[in-house]
Amino acid sequence: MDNQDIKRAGLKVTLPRVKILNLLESAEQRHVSAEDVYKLLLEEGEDIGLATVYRVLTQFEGAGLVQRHNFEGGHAVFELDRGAHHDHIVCVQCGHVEEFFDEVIEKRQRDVAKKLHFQLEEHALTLYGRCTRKNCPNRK
Amino acid sequence: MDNQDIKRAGLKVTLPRVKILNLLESAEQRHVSAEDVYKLLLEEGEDIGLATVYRVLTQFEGAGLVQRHNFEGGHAVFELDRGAHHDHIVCVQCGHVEEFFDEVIEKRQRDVAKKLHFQLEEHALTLYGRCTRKNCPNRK
DNA sequence: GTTACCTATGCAAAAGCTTCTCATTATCGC
DNA sequence: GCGATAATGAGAAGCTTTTGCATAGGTAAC
Repeated sequence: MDNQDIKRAGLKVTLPRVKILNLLESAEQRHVSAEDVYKLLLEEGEDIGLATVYRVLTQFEGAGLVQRHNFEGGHAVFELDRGAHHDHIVCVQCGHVEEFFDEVIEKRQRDVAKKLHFQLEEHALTLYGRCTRKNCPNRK
Repeated sequence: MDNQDIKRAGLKVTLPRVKILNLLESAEQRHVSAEDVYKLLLEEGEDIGLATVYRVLTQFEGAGLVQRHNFEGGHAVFELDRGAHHDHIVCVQCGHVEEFFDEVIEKRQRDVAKKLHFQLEEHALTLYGRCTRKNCPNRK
């Protein structure tokens, strides 16, 4: 995923867009909010406005470069679209996100849509629970 | 579902709460936003503030009387909790919502959570597609 | 039925996230 | 390089939702 992808999307290859794309590729957390992106850029010394971050992320979404997810909590998170569809499980304590893919669930979803006479376009499946990672605040 | 449910939740039986509960029981659409509730109350001649609607819906949610869903579109919708768990499929054209339940999907979700070492608490599954109802704007 | 207490309400203001406006700046084909 | 056009940054504005506070209302005990 590089500058050619930006160009292919019909967008000019500008510094903000390159920086944001790089950041999404190398970020420690694959799922970041617009605010996260903005702050990370600031830490790198890049002076990119929050409005631009939102604009670019939305454009990237339209171009299929990133995906937007509306987890609980009022703000959207973005992740690079690496081509492999997956759903999410989020820890309600520490916010940690894991990805998963289950073909059985996928198939049943298609069946349900068919039975109810809907042309399925997309779906949002997010599980919420408590993770057992060492650094989860829930851990005893 | 009646005033006793309000009392059982530790809430006083006030006119706004009774009206809102009644409205949720009899509303044509089972899935309504806070704004919807507010407007419907206005149509009935009830002068109940929007802030109260939000407060009451949040309290009802806490009491297990209603469920809140964050569909795409930036605002939450509420529905009376009738006890039977289900997920949703939403028409991206007309906003029509259908409910469904699939035990296979439910089970696979539990399996996924287990495999990833999460204690599953809840899940949000929403399918988006185009419905084929007579009055859907998509219909030719 | 009154009284007294404490909660609930309404309004307006504020908050949080996201989008828009517009003057300025940067990109890219020629 | 130049010029046309698109992109940016800063702040204002928009939306949904929450909060603060004075007033009104429900409840439980007389």
